[in-house]
Amino acid sequence: MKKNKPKYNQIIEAAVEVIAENGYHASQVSKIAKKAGVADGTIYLYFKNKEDILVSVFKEKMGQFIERIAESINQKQNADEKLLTLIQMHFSQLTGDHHLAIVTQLELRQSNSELRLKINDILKPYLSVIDDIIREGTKENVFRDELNIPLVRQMIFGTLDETVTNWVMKEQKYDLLEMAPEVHRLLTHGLSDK
Amino acid sequence: MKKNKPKYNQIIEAAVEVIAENGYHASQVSKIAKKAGVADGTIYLYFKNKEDILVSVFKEKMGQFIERIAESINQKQNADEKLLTLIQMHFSQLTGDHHLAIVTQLELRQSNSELRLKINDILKPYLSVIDDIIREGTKENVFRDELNIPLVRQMIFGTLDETVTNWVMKEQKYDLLEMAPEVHRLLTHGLSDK
Amino acid sequence: MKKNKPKYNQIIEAAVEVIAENGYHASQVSKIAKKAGVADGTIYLYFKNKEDILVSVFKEKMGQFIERIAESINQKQNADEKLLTLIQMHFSQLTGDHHLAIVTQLELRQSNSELRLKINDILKPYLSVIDDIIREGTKENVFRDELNIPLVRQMIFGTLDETVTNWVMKEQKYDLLEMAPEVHRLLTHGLSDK
Amino acid sequence: MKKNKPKYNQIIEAAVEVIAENGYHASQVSKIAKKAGVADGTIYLYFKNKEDILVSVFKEKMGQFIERIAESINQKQNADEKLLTLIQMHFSQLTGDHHLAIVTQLELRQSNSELRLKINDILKPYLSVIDDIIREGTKENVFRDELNIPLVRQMIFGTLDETVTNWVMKEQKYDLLEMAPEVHRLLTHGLSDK
DNA sequence: GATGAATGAGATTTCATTCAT
DNA sequence: TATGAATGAAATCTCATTCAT
Repeated sequence: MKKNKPKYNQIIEAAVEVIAENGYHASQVSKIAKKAGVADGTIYLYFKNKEDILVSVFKEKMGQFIERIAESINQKQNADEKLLTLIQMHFSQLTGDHHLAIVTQLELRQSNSELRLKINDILKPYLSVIDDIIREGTKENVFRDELNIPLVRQMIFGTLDETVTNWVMKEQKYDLLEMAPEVHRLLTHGLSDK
Repeated sequence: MKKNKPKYNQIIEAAVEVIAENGYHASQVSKIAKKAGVADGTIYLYFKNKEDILVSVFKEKMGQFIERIAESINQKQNADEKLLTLIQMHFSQLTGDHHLAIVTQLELRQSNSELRLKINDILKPYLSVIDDIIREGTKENVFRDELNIPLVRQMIFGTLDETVTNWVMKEQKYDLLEMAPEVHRLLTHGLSDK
Repeated sequence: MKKNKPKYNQIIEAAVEVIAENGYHASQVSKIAKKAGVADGTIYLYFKNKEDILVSVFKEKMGQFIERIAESINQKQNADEKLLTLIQMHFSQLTGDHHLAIVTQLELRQSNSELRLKINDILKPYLSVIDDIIREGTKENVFRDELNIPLVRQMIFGTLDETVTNWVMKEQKYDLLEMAPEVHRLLTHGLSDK
Repeated sequence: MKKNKPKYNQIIEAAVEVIAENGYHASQVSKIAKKAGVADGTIYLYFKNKEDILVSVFKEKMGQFIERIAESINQKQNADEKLLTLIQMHFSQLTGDHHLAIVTQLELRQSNSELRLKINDILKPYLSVIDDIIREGTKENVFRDELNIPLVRQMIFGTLDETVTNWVMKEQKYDLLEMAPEVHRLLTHGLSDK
């Protein structure tokens, strides 16, 4: 977060609101400017172009998102607890910010492939956090040895992402957070009865 | 697939190619018409509007996709084999049609919410197939009893979808199909070393 | 009216209906063909192009319109009675055919200048009838001597036309025909109290 | 006329010229913009859509038209002189602005019913001016007592309108203004010799 | 730094007309 | 004669971005 740039933050916050309320494609620069209380032209003093606003929104919000998750995880002692914490934090943060949930799960996906590549880059630190947990779990002999880390990470992230998206599309009508333990058990023990 | 409507199918096939090659937003109706070898106006004899082309593309292709998966599954005896077959068929079909893989994993997601709702409807039969497998596995005592079916379905679909998307974004440089057994094992047994 | 060309007349009648019901600009050739019960292409066996349909509609309908007025007038003995008759016939014929009234007063005026020139040509016989009455009235010393015939004709036609148009735009809610004597008196004696 | 909106007026004037020169249907927004010396998009900063340009043209021009007639009439002492003045002003203003004459008599009539309703609304003040003269003439015992005001108004307006339209269609080859006294005499005394 | 008026490229869709059958 | 599937030209309006003030 650029500090002491009040306009910068005003615009970021305005963008999240405008996108959540109007949808990605109906979020004109002029609408964001109006909501932020600045002139259209002012946007271009702080952002290179429209895409840069969107990337920055994601960067700022994801930055906080990941930072908080990382903090929480550091206080946990083993991989299993860390994984549960990650799931809980992932769910709780999106539960706590409805606008952000809509923007990340639905609206920002409507961007073109080029923009999505940039968004993927921003996600990388989060994916690293997941990878670290997997590696740690393996070292602790809590998780299996021969795990294919990228694949496991895709299962974890894919499951969380799909779960949140379904919850957003169902208009957030149920409690996402209380599903965390079950998701955790599914990821660690799978479907099998054994 | 509507039979004996050669123009209809020409346009569907052209749309997949054009979208895969140019991206969703650069896929003008005139480009699709040209690739299909028909006049722009002809498109509108077969489709209500541009969105209708896209929905139809997804409907036709997903229809085949799901049908083939369902057929393969029916030949398997138990839930575990069925799940593996579903994963293999999911991966092999997208491996076999690069254009379709790009369109479903990347391009069609750029559509607006209204169109995505229609796309979700089309996906429902696939999700039902997954649900059936879960229920069957539970009945056979291969899967656990207390499984939350929607959640398990979200894990399975989310994992497959994320895995395929990563593969497409890595430009399909590795063999997706050979990952099926590992994905299957992850889904059934989880990360745990037990 | 071309005789023994049933399709020709079907198309003319369909055109009047379609235009009255949908308005000039929403009257596509395909709609007229459908209402007439023929294929689109068949239209072009009987009419050169769309404009030709419209000109023909006006020609056929106006032909009858003028013919009937001329017949009625011939049975009258003097210019004053003839003028009254013309007014009555003008009003009664349009009162008796709502579709035609809408088409001539509102819809056909939306045509471009070129088409309106052709429509004006078709109106000429009607204007001649008016001119004849004026000349006869002058000869009979019922009307003034020094009358500028084109100007008088414009007053008569302009008054009738404006009166009918107002009636159509008021959705034909009052009795147009009963206004004929008053219109006649206004045209012959003017506003003056003398 | 909105003051201090130079672009607004430029566009209005350009629209009159373009419509007069090219006809209603061949008057693309881009042509009007070019003639006005602005970009296409600028049109939409001042007008809601194309129809709004046309309504505004008529509103601005008719506003002036009626205002000038009303001013001139106010300086006259009796209904008879007022009627003559109205006719003279009607003719002289259209004589003085050939483009406007073409636009009001020919081109604007090609608009669809919805637009014509708006145009009719704009005409209402003019029709009120006529009504006032009729009422005043009746009060002064210059005009007859029992006059049906709407009908008389339709005669007056219909006569003027038809006269001007004929003059425009004859390419304005004769002097319209010098016909005013004769039109006035026809309207007040009619055809009758008496 | 801040403004906001002006720019202008770009795409969907309609519908009169044709022509092979 | 009759059909109707196919054609393809053509125009409104939006909105990201600029730049003079």
